[in-house]
Amino acid sequence: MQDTPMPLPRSRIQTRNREAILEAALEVFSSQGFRGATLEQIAEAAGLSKPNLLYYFPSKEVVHSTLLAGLLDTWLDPLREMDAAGDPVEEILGYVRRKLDLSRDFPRESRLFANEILQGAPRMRAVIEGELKALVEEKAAVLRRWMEDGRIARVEPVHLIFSIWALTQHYADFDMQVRAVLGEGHDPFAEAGAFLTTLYARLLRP
Amino acid sequence: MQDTPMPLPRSRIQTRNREAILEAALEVFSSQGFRGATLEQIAEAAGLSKPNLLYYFPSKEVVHSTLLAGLLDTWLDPLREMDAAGDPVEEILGYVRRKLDLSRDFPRESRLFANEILQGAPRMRAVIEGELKALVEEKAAVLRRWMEDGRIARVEPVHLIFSIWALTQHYADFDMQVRAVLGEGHDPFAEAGAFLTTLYARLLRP
DNA sequence: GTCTATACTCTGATAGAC
DNA sequence: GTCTATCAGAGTATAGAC
Repeated sequence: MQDTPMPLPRSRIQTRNREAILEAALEVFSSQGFRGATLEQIAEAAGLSKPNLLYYFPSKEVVHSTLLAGLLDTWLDPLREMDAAGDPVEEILGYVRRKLDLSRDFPRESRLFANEILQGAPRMRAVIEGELKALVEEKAAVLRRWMEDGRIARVEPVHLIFSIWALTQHYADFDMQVRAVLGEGHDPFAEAGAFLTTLYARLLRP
Repeated sequence: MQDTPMPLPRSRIQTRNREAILEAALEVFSSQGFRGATLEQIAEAAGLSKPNLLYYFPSKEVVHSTLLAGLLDTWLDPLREMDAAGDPVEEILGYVRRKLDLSRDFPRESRLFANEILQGAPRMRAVIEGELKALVEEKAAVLRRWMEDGRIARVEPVHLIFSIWALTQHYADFDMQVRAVLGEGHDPFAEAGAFLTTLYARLLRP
């Protein structure tokens, strides 16, 4: 149960404009970073004037925080779904698949997150040391039990989770490089799906 | 053989100051991104005044380019060393090890590079589509031959290289997150070394 | 709710004394 | 070579008319 504050009642036009601003801000922040982005760019992309943008959000900082606030849950949900009662290899491969789908469908969110961590997570430190760490420890315990029961091969569980993050997010965050190296006529995410399935199947085979 | 231009003759003090500036700039650009960094911060960290910094470099842009220019070779050297005549698994594990050592010893360079790619590589597009792509294709051919000869397991060679980049650079670029999740009393790079050795040994076993 | 005009700050870069 | 002073432009944010 989250204790998010009750959203204030808003008119149709307010809802629409706030959403346009957040959509535009995601585009700009994820590709330019916080300081690289300007209110001008965001307002332009949202189809508003700069002062009008600031009518909906009190500051640039608040626009950015609003985006980040929604991010972590989306990012962790695929891991939450990994079920201790399921088949180990299937559960892990399912997690890899869901995480890769996130990279494919929400690359801007992935880059927004990457920008934040790269810079030392000035605005997310607390949630990373709290919520994220707690979830990883919970799921690492599940993985460890599967290993002790001989249902998957033994590897360091936390680094196994890191590896899934690294490999799936790479295809969103370094998309430009991936496409440049592959050249035309490739579907990076389809190929990544096949590669990662093979990789984790071989790694985890007891 | 590189055709780098002959460096201009410089006094001792010029050499020292230029190096101090580049060192300071690496620190600041890698943690704040290009637009996030200010000449003020860089000058301060280098122990110079802002105009004095601009006596050594004509602009912020040139300081940044100078850093990037030296980067790609360092980054690609470990892959260049992978020898078609060596033992396949040993060669690949050696590459993983060298790349992980780079992440450990030059995390700021890794983050500078990550910042650049994240933002669509506005200043490195050419070298990525040229030099980097060419080297990857050359080494992918080596990997493919090893697979055809049955000396390592069959996987998509380019994605195998991507996986090594993703997994090793993750420990530099997401260092903050890695340490936050692991908590005290861990040596992330030592643990990563063990994990990655296991991972690639199992993946590649014919 | 939205716009024009503008205040104010920060920052990259230059001028010119020493 | 280095410093103080300063400019010009960009960028965040506010005032106030409509």
